[in-house]
Amino acid sequence: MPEGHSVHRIANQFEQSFVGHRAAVSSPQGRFAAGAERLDGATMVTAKAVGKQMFLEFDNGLWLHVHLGLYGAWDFAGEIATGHSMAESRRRRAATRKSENAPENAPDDDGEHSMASIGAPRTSRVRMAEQEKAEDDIESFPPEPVGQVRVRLLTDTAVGDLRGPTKCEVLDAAGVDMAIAKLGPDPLVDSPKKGADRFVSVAGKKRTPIGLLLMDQSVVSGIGNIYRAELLFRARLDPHTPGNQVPEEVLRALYKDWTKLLKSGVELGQMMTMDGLTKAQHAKALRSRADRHWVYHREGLPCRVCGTNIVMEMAAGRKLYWCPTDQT
DNA sequence: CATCGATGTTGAG
DNA sequence: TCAACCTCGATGG
Repeated sequence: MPEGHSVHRIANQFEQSFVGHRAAVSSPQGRFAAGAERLDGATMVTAKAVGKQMFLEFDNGLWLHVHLGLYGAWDFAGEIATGHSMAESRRRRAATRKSENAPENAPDDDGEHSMASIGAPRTSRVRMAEQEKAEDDIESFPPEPVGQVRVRLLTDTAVGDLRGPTKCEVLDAAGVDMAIAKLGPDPLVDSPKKGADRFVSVAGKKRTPIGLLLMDQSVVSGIGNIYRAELLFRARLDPHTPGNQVPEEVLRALYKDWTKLLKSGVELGQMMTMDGLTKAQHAKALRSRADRHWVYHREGLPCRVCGTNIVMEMAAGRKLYWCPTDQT
């Protein structure tokens, strides 16, 4: 279920709570027993998200590649990061990348920072999927695996249980490169200029409707059905417009807006796709899903801007919501 | 308590 | 184009 922002948050969780720790890797469910054996006992050295895919590197040269698909989730327990400390981690990750890639707008390093911001008791528990949900504390560490756990990553201080993924495999470095090469730019991985250039050059040449291009992970990474509908509305763009008929400056603006929404989603832990709200409206939107979006899931309801009923149509098997008056 | 549908992708036909 | 994957909250009886 998760769109790009949640996968980045999960990678941040691994970076904060698992990287640098030796991990006992197992497959309580059994379906990943062979893969788990190859990683068991290794130390995690990198946690990286590209679009909706996550890559965890271990010090034996192998990587765990996970895609949560429609209903996958990670359950974390122990000394783990919860809530707002995540934004700090993201900034640190961006600063680290700066030294490698020199993206133009990487924030300054905030310097010394560590588990201090976690501040969570050893027994806290959180489920991270499309949303995050704190759950009842565990009584003892580690907790027994509950239900169908494909992979368990257990360190001295934290445990992560993966359930329901669409993809869970062990790759070597070349395999990771191949997987990433298939993906379009991710604003939190690629520099603003390179990312936008790649998106514009690919999307701007295709006859495919822009509403489908935004969902194509080889064109741009991390956008799902909610962000797709909302980005198109925010640009007042008809979803059926062929990519090669969207003006270049509009494509650039779309990518820039995706960058903004993704960063906001990583910081808030929620998809907030509306702007210009009062403080009270914003707080309300964060609490209730129904007040959070311009068009998504609003079929038959009046457009928040013009009052026309929002329409829904099926596009490549997914529900596409849009305003036929504003998006022309 | 049974059924439905979902913020996703793959692969069969 | 559509079922399958295999989870779980929301919905309805």
